[in-house]
Amino acid sequence: MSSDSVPARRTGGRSALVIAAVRDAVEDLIAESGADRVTVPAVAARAGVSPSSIYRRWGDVGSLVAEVATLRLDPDRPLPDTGAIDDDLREWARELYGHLARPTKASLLRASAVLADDGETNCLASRRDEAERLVERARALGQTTPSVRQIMDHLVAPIIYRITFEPDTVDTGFPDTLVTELHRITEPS
Amino acid sequence: MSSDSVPARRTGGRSALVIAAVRDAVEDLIAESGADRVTVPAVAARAGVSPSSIYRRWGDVGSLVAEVATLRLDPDRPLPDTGAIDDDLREWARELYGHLARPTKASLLRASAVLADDGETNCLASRRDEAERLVERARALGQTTPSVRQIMDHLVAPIIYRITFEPDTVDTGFPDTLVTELHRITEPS
DNA sequence: CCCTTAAAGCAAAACACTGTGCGTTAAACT
DNA sequence: AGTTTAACGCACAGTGTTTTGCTTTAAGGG
Repeated sequence: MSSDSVPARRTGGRSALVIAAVRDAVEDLIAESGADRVTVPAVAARAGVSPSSIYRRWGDVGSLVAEVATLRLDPDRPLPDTGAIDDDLREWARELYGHLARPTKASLLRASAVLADDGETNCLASRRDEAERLVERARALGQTTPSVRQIMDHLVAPIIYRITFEPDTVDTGFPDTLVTELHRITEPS
Repeated sequence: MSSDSVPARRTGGRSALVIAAVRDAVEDLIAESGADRVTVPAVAARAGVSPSSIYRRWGDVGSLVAEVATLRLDPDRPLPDTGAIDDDLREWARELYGHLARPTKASLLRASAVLADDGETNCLASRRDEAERLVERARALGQTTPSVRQIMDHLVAPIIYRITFEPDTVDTGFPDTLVTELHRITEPS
């Protein structure tokens, strides 16, 4: 027995299966019936898991949904690196839109809006980080770039806004248009 | 007794008082503890009303919150009319931001994001209508204007995005900056 | 002023969610 | 292999939410 109290987590096997099943169930249920109808018993049933396991691990639905949102809304691809900021942004915007426009992700996004009420959510913080990296890299190469704020306001915001509040508007060319318009803001001819 | 069945609503007196009290209670509770903690019993208690009255009139929390959101997020001022589209937009954007940035309205906005999952919400539809009216009026006067889409993407979207997902960013000059940038998109010098 | 009846209140039952004690399973480490 | 114990499942208790039948109140109309 060790005198110090380091809990020693359990990361594999059954526990891992339970965690994965629960997270998938949350995603499914949110996509199916909206975030407001996701309850612990429902998730447990769908995941084939005991409700008490969920309560003990996550505490309540809020934390669970928050965790799934931050995990699943995160980018899963490396940053584009074409050498030109405009092309990088175009590809980046396409990826962002394509990623979040899927109904399941859109529902998660809306769910995390409510969670933004109680302090921190930041399911989109990593997107801002990415924008910062893109800008810094291009500036180091001497390119003229929009500011991070401008990228957030005129590229990210419209994309998120449409997905969140006007899901019907499906338009593949949309991100490209935004990048073009952002370009006009940055350097008028 | 009449052969026809026209229900004959009751609009005044006690019913009106109950409705008003319930709506106020919803707004208060959402502002206080977030949309996910608004329950029918809580609203009933705060409003000094019987829970069953709420269930019978509104059915469930969702419908109730949706109703309050559409009512309270609507603009309550006449459209600006300065004669120049840029000034109109500037004033309009300031009003929009000032109106929705208040914590109570912001919480309502986030709540209605979740409700957008199940079909229609459109608590912002009237804002789009307003933008349309502004544009049409200015065009009738021969002015060059941004399109309604551009107004939604580069003016409304950033404002809503910030309020919804990044509430900490308080910046009074923000709407003005956006209008200036929108102007650069529309007509480059 | 009185009648009709929509809508509110009350009370209790039905249902759903949350939390805890306890025995069991199996992950991590030797 | 064997030991330890984190994490799971089960069952049940406590609490909160939703529904319903019935009674009471008062809005709207003659």
